[in-house]
Amino acid sequence: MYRSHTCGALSINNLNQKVTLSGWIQKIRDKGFVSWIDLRDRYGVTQLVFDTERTPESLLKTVQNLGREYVIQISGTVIERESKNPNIPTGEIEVLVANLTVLNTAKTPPFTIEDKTDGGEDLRMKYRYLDIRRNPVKQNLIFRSQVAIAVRNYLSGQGFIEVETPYLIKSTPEGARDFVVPSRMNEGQFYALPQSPQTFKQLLMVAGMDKYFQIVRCFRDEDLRADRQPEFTQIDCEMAFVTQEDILETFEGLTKHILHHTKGITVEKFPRITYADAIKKYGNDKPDIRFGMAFGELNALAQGKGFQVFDNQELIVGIAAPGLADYTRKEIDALIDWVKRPQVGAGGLVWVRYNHDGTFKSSVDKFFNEETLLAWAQALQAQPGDLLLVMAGSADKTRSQLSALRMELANRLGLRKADTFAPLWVTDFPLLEWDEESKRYHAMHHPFTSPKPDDMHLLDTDPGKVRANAYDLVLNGNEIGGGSIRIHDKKTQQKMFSLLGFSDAQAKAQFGFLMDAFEYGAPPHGGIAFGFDRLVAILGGQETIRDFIAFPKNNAGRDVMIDAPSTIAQEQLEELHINLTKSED
RNA sequence: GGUUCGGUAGUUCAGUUGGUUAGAAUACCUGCCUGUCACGCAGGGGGUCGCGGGUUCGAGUCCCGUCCGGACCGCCA
Repeated sequence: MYRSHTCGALSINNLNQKVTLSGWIQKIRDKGFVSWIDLRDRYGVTQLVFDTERTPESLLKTVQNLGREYVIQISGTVIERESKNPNIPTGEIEVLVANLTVLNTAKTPPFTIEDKTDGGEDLRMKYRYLDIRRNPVKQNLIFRSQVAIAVRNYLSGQGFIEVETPYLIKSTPEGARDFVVPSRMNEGQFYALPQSPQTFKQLLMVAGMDKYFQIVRCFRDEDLRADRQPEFTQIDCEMAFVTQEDILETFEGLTKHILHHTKGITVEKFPRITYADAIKKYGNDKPDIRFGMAFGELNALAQGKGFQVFDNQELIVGIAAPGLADYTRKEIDALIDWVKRPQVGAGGLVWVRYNHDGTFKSSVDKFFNEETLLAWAQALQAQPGDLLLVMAGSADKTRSQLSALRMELANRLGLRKADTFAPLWVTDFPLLEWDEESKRYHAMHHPFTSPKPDDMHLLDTDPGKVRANAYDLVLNGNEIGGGSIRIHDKKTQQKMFSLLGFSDAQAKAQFGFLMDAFEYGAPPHGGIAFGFDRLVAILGGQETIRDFIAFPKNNAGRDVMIDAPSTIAQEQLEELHINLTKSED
């Protein structure tokens, strides 16, 4: 028997019991006449004690030769500490060790296995198995498991069936780049790893499964970010015979259940905003509504006053940054530089200090009198003490630039509190999006999304105006879920493909199986998919998903621990009928 | 594809205007220490300054290239 208890289990109630523990040596504190070892496992830390009076000399010698992260097994007696530590659960007791076995030695780890490690990101990833021994990462993985359990409990309770769908599927030109897998048995042909189980879950609806879900790995071969990995996990859901309202209600329920069961938080009914309003008010289709700073449009108040920078622009829009009227010129100039960086790309920034005494000082005093500036302030719902920041230009660009500024200011002002959760439904997304590069429409959500019946008539005349039965769930400025009511008849689906520039033959080759299925009694259906990693990270109060994934990839898509991807043997290539040629650059 | 920040001891970092033998903290090793829990005290070992080239009497420091890592833009139905 390796252990009678875990290292987090013992308390004053176990006094005088003989126990056996196994774990890793967190720390040895050698005080000469007495030594302590903090013994750690998944469950906690228990202090072991050795001293010159009660411990045999041979055992004391063994202790001299132990090191950090050695794996040991001990047996001994639970005793009360002479000096207690109220900061840890086992702080009232310690184990007086009678026997100690070294189960394995350990090299000195390359970084400290402590909550606040001295290890950098790269090193931690290379030795991820050591990193996971640390509480923060370990707790994140445990939390992730709890969220998954909450999801399964809720959805099972609602009658959902978890069905697994294949990972080796077919590449499609739409959407993200596919990871592809060569087929040995089918020369020159490739599987693709799924970007999502989209078509399969729709086929399950045709198959009559009615309510499906799956916590499922998905793959996208696109560049990475702090919140994006090449393989990631979705809570993928689909329901038949539902309206959009049914879906929003069901998954608002799921989200509330998760918040309640993993964070102990109760949230009221989620607010809703249309895509168009979100863009107008926040410049963004995933607004963070934990704070205000909503946009105000100033065209009527700012044009025709001789300030040429504004006069011919499509949109003049501003925000009021709370309490920043005290910003110095230097600080404001730094903000201006910030928005001029290529990542934001603004031409400039007009500022107006709304002083505490109600007066104004601005970079455009020459053109606008106090009365006008007051009107601006009112339009931006500013209070005295705020700093008004105004941008001008083409509507889309300017809104997205101001949105970037709004988020930056919120970060600086500490308004994005990790322990506050502000969910928001964004609805009525456009069905299509014009892509300048390829000169054609792309599906904003995906090509299986149904148009709003009211907008059907626009499909031929003005496709860009058609709204979709599509919705996103936004949490604290992050898109954590997105879905739609799907097309379930062949005709509409064909129409959609043709709008997206598919020929009939291409559509049949790519998605014929789906349109065939629609001819055998496809029920109305719709669904949603949540980004599970992102959801868990945000609930955990962070925006970097990497520390909620046991073995994540780095920025370049590499696993630095196992050193993947890597080259493969020539024989393997030959079996797969692959001929590598060197590129000419 | 692009922007930007970084790479110096096992680790995290400092290193001024280019100038003697490259420092600190921590980790590690040795000794001491009658209750530690970020233990304390004394001592010790530890460096291809990412790599290559250049400028210079002299380069961790300046220039060019390159590799690696972080954040971001494009991209992500």
